[in-house]
Amino acid sequence: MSQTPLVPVFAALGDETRWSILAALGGGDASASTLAGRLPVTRQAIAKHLAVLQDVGLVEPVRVGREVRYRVLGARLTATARDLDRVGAEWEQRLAEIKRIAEGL
Amino acid sequence: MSQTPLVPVFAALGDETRWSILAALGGGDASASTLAGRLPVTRQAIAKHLAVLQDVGLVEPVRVGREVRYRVLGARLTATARDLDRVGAEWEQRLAEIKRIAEGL
DNA sequence: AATTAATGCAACTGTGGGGTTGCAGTAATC
DNA sequence: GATTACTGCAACCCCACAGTTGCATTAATT
Repeated sequence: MSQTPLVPVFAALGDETRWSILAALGGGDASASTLAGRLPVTRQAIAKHLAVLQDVGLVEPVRVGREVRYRVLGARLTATARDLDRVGAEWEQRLAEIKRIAEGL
Repeated sequence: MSQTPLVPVFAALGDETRWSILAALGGGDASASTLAGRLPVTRQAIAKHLAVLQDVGLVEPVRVGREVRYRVLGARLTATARDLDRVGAEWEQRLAEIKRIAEGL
């Protein structure tokens, strides 16, 4: 599942401002304008970041009246974590085998 | 352990070329020059990528004769996966509580 | 309908980073 | 010691992207 390639997800998570946005969304859903009041960046900059986060499925827009609030999708984070763990486990196993061979077992 | 902040790790993992380097290292440790023979990029470009990967602890240099081979550290991958999973779990829990409250339970 | 307050779009700037070429340094091999 | 083959460093190009300002749009509120 999650046919979305993970490299873009990592790219999205590789920016401090984006994390501060995610952190700010931790206190409940919020709009770009609201977030602009809490962070030291422009509303438009935040809007761009939210677009990036939405593109990789880390965040979801919710229309409330005339504003668009965003909600963090923890599921994508845990899913990405699972994928990453799989990759890491493969390499650890591979290294273990190499070590075994090197020790002549 | 591993007090290394994870944002730079994600930034490092947010590049396709870097993943292809990691993939190429899957067949055993290799030097920048060797990798340059397998990938469509210059040796110097690969060297920079390896520096980035090394800075965040995803890769480790090993001197062999006159060359410097690199080895993937799967441990850092799994560690990062664990951190990411923790964050994701927090958000999922928070969302669950909000949903409960919204449903008036 | 007029006002108010939100979003959306566009153009522009600046910097960081991926990529290159070229050459100097350094360590094995003969 | 000369040669060979690898690494290291520096300068440079180019583009994507974070960030800005400014204005048009759209949707509630009164």
